[in-house]
Amino acid sequence: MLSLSRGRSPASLPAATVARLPAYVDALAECARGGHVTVSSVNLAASVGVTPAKLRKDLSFLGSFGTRGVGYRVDVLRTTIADVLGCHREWPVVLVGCGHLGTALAHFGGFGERGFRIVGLIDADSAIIGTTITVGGRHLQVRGPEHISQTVHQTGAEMGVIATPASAAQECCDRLVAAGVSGVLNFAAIDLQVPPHIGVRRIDIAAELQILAFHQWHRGSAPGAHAERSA
Amino acid sequence: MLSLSRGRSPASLPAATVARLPAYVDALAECARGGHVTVSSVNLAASVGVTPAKLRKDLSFLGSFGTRGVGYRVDVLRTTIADVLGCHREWPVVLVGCGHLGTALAHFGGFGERGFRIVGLIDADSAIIGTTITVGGRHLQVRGPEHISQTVHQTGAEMGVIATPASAAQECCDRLVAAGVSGVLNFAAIDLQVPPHIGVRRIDIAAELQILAFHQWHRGSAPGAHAERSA
DNA sequence: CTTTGTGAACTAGTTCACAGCC
DNA sequence: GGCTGTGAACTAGTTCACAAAG
Repeated sequence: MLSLSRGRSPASLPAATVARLPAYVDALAECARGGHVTVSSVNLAASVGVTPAKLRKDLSFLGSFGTRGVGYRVDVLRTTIADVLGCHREWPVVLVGCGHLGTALAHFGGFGERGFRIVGLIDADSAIIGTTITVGGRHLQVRGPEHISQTVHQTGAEMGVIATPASAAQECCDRLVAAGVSGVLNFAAIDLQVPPHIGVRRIDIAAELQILAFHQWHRGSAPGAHAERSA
Repeated sequence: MLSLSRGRSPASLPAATVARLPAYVDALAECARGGHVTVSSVNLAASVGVTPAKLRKDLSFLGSFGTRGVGYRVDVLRTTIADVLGCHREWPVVLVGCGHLGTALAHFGGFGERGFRIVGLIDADSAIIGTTITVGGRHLQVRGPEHISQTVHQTGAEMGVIATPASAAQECCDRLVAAGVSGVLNFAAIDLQVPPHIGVRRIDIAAELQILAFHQWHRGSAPGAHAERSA
């Protein structure tokens, strides 16, 4: 693979850097749409909301892709980062929990754009089981939690998204993991226990609002305690 | 306020600590539901997914609330942290974007439990404007973006949630800020530009999946590059 | 004994500032 | 001139380990 030949081992990237790579890919896609062939660290950083130095440091972990005095080639950089993130392959995903949030996620276009394909729908509510949701042009039928294992095996899914109530989340997670899933995105308000080598990330929507509320509540005396933003 | 009399100025809390406080409140609520009167840092930390030392350090920024040899009183600790976060008051919130995600957020119970009350619904789609969504027992009518200012003023909202497509997010954000909102939770895939002293937090759902995919993609050679989890 | 609270040591992340290259 | 790439300095965050308290 030519585009990676100059790159360093991607496994050794700092976690903070990895967390910013998706935003870089997005911004580069936007650049490409705007017809730009090259982009400087200052411009790219501005559209991501990050300092130029941080951006350059992040990219330096992947290798040397820029041209001094010019900037980065948009297409090269985008392909390189997308490669590192695994965007070139398809990621089948099982979605557990088809209430309001789960349904919203099923219809969410952002997954498909980045290689994630929802291939299975699970819910415990008998009123929902058996119904069909159209996701990305495919008609998927919602199945009960007892079919998690079967669904994972049939679809080859390696990742699961949990959008159930907190009370059901751990059990569903256990089933996903037992079936071989090794990455879980958790929207439930509970800390999931998983074996080592299983990746978990949690999105706690209400907590984010509370953090925002805290800063507002104490603003006036707060020094620099605001949310991260570019300098 | 007696419960804060022993506390340090909350404005000087480290950002990382603030980000964990909501999880502590949740875990303490769960403790209370379980009938526990006291809880040790080890137990509480385990249910949050954090190390005991980190938990104790976090709490030490708020003051001294534990009893050596015993632990923390669940009710005292919960009240104290909730106070610091501003949970004792109601936070009216305007929700901009009533597509799948916005609707899911409108129905999301987690907001109400923590003092956030959705008091206004905005969308640009003429097919949605005028329709009614029932949120927390109240019937709210969806209004067009040109009514953002009016809605904010009528409801006294200080916070906004943006769940629009990326293309509309900045404009809606500008309207919210112009109307006096000073905290924005952004689900759109774009970095919002705001004046200083306005708080913004972004939730990028697809990015979270990509981060998870990265670790999976490179697992085997990755050393300790997994998502944060307790020790 | 058990468990908190916290300085000190350590680790991760960010910013600076400039050499090197175009 | 402009811009990248990167060591060095700095800042924030975490963990350690133990004295103090019940």
